[in-house]
Amino acid sequence: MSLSFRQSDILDLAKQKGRVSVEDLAEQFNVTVQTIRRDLSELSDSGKLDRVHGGAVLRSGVSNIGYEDRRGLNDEAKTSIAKKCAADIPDGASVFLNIGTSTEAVARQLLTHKNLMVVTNNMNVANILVDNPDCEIVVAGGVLRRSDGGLIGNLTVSTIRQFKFDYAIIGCSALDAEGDLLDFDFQEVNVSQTVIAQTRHAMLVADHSKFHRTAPARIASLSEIDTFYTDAPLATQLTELCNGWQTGLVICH
Amino acid sequence: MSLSFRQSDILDLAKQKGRVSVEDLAEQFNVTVQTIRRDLSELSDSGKLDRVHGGAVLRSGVSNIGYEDRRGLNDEAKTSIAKKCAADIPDGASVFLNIGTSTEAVARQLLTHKNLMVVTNNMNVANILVDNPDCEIVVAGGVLRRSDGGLIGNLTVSTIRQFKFDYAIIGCSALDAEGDLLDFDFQEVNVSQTVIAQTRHAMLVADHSKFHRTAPARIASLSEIDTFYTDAPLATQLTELCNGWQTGLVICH
DNA sequence: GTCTAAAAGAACAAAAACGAACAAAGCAAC
DNA sequence: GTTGCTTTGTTCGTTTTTGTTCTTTTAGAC
Repeated sequence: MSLSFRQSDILDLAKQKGRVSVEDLAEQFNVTVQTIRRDLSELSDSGKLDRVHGGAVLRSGVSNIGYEDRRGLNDEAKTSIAKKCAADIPDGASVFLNIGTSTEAVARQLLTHKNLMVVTNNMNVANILVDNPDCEIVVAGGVLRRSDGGLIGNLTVSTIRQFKFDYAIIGCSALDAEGDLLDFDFQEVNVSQTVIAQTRHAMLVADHSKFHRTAPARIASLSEIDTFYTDAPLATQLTELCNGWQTGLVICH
Repeated sequence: MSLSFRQSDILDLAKQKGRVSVEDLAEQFNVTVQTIRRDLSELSDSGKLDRVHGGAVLRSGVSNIGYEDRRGLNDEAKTSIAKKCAADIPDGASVFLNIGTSTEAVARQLLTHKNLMVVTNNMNVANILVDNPDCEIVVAGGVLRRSDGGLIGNLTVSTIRQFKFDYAIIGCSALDAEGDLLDFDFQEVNVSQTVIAQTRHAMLVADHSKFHRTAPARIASLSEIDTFYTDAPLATQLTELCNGWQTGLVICH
């Protein structure tokens, strides 16, 4: 069953505020409380919300806030980064792509490559590349994370260990001043670390919005990355570090 | 089917805004709401959008691979088979579902089960069950087959070996008079055999159209199946064989 | 425990949206 | 010009959603 406009709006509000009240919603959407009640019971029946007297609250354990919002954010930047990155990947290569909107953008730019072998733990990447008939797609097994279509866990890591890639396209949540790649999810960190160990060329794709953010889990250092594709110049300090590490920098416009 | 100018414009708008309403589109393109409705149903039929009352939204879910028009073929039969089968699966079970439209039908009937742990090598099944928040989904890795969203190969088999299931839902391409389950793809045969070995209850779902077909690869015998769900009585000879094997038969209407 | 007011749910009618069928309009091929 | 095909508009009946009016349930005060 798909949600009505109002229902998905209610869900958004709930995600934003944590809880919603019948009265407020009725006023806000200009409908009667009865209609809102019906919406809330449906949302509760389908497990999206928990019903309480007077309104509804976000079901505990739901954390898919943000991903859909991130999609479309910095879209032009991501596309130009993706184009440069894809241009450096030759036909016939074996490539890994991990979780993230940036890597999905790269997948879109690989649609015309020939004879590729792509391994991914990202269901969205698999979905995108289905349209490239000249591309063999291997999906790494794992537990499906609903929020972003990622496959994570031990299963994923042990699958990846069975491969050696020509190129690995890595995304990350944040990049700090010391040149450390950070992520919000420590399980995805394991995947990324394994991938970096199993590839001949490690390529990082991250737009400048990642520069001034932070995240709890450390994936790796830029020193382990062969080429870093981004859309804005790095701090001079970090640029020098990259030069020392022989990490290539590609600034895309 | 190729999209009209208006249809691809609608798609662009939907991608941009996330949703479109019939009324607004009709006004914007200077056509009647009926025409817009037709456009939206076509876009929805081809899997580009999801229709909702009053408009349409971007398709939810992480993947829409293999969204062929396989639907409609023995659809009622498959649904009634799936309902009976799903009814025998308790909440909290661990379940495997393999490739096939019949198993996908079962997945749809599992949307309201609670606390499930589902393993599958079928991207469509994963996609369907994403909508059940009370269900942990594990995707078995493997090579993606575009035609049906199946994941196949050694990787799949070795992943499955790491599990033991309460229930396994098996589909097949054909069933011959001796009670042998057959398939078109020998790689999928490996998967099915492994699954049967790793499960406590093996359930076969196959409508009667499979009875008079044939296929080259042998999966197993009905003697290894615990319960067989189908929509028409078997030949008396085969029924007796099943009785001897203690294979349960459920004829669904 | 009882009481009470608010909230919820059920049942039905009204309104809006939908889909199907058919006619009209546009357009290419002949 | 006609013919056949596709697209769009029109007019229905049907379905879905919403509002209204009840009765029942719930949370909190006592």
